[in-house]
Amino acid sequence: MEIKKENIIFHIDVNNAYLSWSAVYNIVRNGGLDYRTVPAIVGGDPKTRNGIVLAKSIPAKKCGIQTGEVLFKALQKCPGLKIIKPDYALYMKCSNAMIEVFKRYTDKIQRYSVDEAFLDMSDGSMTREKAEKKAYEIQSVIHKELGFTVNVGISTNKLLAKVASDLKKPNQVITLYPEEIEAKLWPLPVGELFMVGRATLPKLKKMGIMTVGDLAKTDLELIKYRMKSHGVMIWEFAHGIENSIVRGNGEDIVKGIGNSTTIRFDVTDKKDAYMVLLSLTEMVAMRLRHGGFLTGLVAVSIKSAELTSYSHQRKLFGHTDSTNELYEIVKQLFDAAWQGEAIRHLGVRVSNFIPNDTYQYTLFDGAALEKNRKLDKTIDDLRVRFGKNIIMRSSFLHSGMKSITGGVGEVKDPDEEKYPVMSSML
DNA sequence: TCTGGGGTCCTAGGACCC
DNA sequence: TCTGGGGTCCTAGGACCC
Repeated sequence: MEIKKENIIFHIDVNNAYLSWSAVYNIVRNGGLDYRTVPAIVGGDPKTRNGIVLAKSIPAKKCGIQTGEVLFKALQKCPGLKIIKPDYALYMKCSNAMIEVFKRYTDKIQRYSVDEAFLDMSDGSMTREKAEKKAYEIQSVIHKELGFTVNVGISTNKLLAKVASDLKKPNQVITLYPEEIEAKLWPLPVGELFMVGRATLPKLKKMGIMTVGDLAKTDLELIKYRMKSHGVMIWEFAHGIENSIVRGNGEDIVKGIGNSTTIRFDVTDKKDAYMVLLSLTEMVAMRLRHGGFLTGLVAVSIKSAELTSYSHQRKLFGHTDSTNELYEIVKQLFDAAWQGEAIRHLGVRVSNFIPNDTYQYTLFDGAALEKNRKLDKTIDDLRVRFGKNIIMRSSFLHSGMKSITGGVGEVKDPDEEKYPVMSSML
């Protein structure tokens, strides 16, 4: 008789990622303070209007500081607060180092975000007992080698593993197997369920649904009627039903690429808006080429000084990865969309990709196309070798604006320090 | 509570075709 | 010419995640 093996899935997430990583770096690199032990936050720069709390230490939390709060308010609550600038390059390195550790245990790893990953630990002979031992081992290896703590949630699917890892913090290994759902999942406030957010919560409350258990016991047809497919999904989640696979390397396809920025000042002049859009387009186009894609859809988004947002998008007749072509379209979209009010924030986003090996350029033809391609390639190569600021368009000279804007570009920043590989620390 | 930046997916409504 | 209905594509915006 055949015995059906159950899947064993881990969800691993870094405790207080940004703050922990900055703290470990400060200890190892500067022999400095452990920010985790004092009231400290990771936050932006109020002067450039990016001043919000991204992460907080436990002592900072005790002062009543909340993630997402403006810095100025956080300082009022805790005058001695240590404010640390976010260092995304460092965070990416720490994240990569963690993934390298995971690879010693399985090759089925899905990176869910910079500080979270799913591991499929099923290997035909994996048992719950063995899995738990592995979880503790991974946790201790990461702490010894990289200096920070993680939570490990264990279950038979990704949803339950993710919920499990969130049940208690920090530095925990927690199981949430199907037979534990009633005891561990159902008592939770329904707002803590994955995919129940700001808009869904009030709808559920109106129906008298307060806990995950309440949702689970509600008639599916009623939920479906009121909340469509999203309702069905969260109802299934409340029962622990979820069966997506852990998508490994290469199986996680990029659907879109975008960059956006809050501008240091309110933009009222079209020329200034164009310059910001160009610097965003430079980054988006570079990432697009880096990924080997051509885009078929371009979107521009605008957030006014009064915080109302809107966007304008257009499907292209063909596909492109050319900075110049994209910029022309971006300008047109902006012109069509902009209502003339003061602008706080601008974004450029591309999607509907095809691989660039198919070579279906149709917007420009012949010589112009080849010229554009060569230019883009030359600039990309220079930026990869010498950093993203090695070359800029003349229009940015003395403009006080960045010639290329946005993150997630895999290109060096020349101002960036060289970070040591994090190993054998603490 | 109105503050960042990077994503994915879903839905409503209009345009257009048969 | 008007009315009906079904289907698909496209855009705008909402909702959710980290």
